[in-house]
Amino acid sequence: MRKKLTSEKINELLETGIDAFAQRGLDRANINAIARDSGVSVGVIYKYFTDKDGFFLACLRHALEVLKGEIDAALSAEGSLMTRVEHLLRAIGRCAREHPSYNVMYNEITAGASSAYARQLAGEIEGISARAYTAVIEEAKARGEIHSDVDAPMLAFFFDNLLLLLQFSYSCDYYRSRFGEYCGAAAADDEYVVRQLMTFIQSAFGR
Amino acid sequence: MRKKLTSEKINELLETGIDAFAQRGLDRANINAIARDSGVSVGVIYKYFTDKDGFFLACLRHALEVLKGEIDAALSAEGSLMTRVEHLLRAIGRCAREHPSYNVMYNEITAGASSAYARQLAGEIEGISARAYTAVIEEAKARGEIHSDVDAPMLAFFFDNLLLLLQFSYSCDYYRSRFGEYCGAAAADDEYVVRQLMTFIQSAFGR
DNA sequence: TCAAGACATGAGCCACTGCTCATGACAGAG
DNA sequence: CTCTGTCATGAGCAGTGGCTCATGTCTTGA
Repeated sequence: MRKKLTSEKINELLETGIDAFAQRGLDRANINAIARDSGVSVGVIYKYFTDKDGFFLACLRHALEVLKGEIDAALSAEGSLMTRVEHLLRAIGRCAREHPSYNVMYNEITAGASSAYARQLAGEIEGISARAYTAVIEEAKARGEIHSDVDAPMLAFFFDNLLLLLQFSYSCDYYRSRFGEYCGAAAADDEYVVRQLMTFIQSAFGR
Repeated sequence: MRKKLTSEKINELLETGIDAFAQRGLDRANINAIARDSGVSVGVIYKYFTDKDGFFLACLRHALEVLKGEIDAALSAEGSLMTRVEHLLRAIGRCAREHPSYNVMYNEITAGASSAYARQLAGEIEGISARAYTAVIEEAKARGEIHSDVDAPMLAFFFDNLLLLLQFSYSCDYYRSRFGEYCGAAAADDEYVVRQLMTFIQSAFGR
């Protein structure tokens, strides 16, 4: 029988979709154009995905899972709190370089025009990081790496805020130019940024 | 002659627009509905604004100017670095309560689907804060309130990142529920959040 | 070799919405 | 009261893009 879309072809389709959604947003991205650009017909997209929203969701899920995987790997490394933080920061830089569109899509969810289900999906992933970060900080607190009168979840929240905006500042247009506005050429020096943020976080953690 | 739209009416129109754009995004917000909801005709919107994008821009400018005014007022207060920070944090809370949609619009610009000009506008406003924060920190550094081997612009950048995400965490749906996910009921206790963030920033500033 | 099933194709349908413009209401001048 | 210029009105036009389905192609089994 006529060949079904191979899973590589579907991955290519998702990748094209992610780029389109990242560049133009959910509404302005054109399904017909996505189909053309990935060399399949419009119709077949509607065979594999219920509708435009369903396709968007599949793209989002793909992006978030890759992102989450990288973060998890960095976080599960052995070592002190600050060693792990360093791994995280470098993982964030790597993701930004390798999959800039993934972060852009994530930022898009944040802003609103996407479906409630998209938010829930992002929320679930975010929830996992939230618990992981809180646990790591709680643990560091128990080991005396940070001072003991601190509210661990809130510390984790501030910490994640810094990381999240670093992610966006590497990948999303608006945040990128904002980063440049603040820091000039230094913004492009990954190594320097990592060191500066490390000392900032180290101080904030209280030791 | 027939009455022109009063400036109050135009303000009401902008306000309705801001709510619509905040709730549904630039693309999904419906000009006809906005006209209906503010009790004017579609046609008159196109008399006062060039097109949908021009109207969006006017709404955005309105929101950003109010926001910027509040920040400026807080920043120009007398006192030590941390006193000013406290004023800032409280101003952010107040804005979030009084004009939640303003912050949502700002976040929207960040995410992408809006025009290049919208970004530029937001960028200009952001640039002003950037210079102000950097100056305040530079000044505090000169006075010895923070340690002297620090990169002032980058410190200002991290600082603004924390403030920006606090703004969004007060006003934007996704960030609000993320805040709740991290901190539970504590997220709703404004006073507590301000204190926690104050000590976090104080430590990060290195003294 | 051929019938039948499985599948991709893409032209075109139609719902949606930004925007225009013909119309008429109103106010002031004479 | 009438004429004229100003302005809001909203029905409808037109462009866009999501989605469908009639059609054609390929493969398999007998």
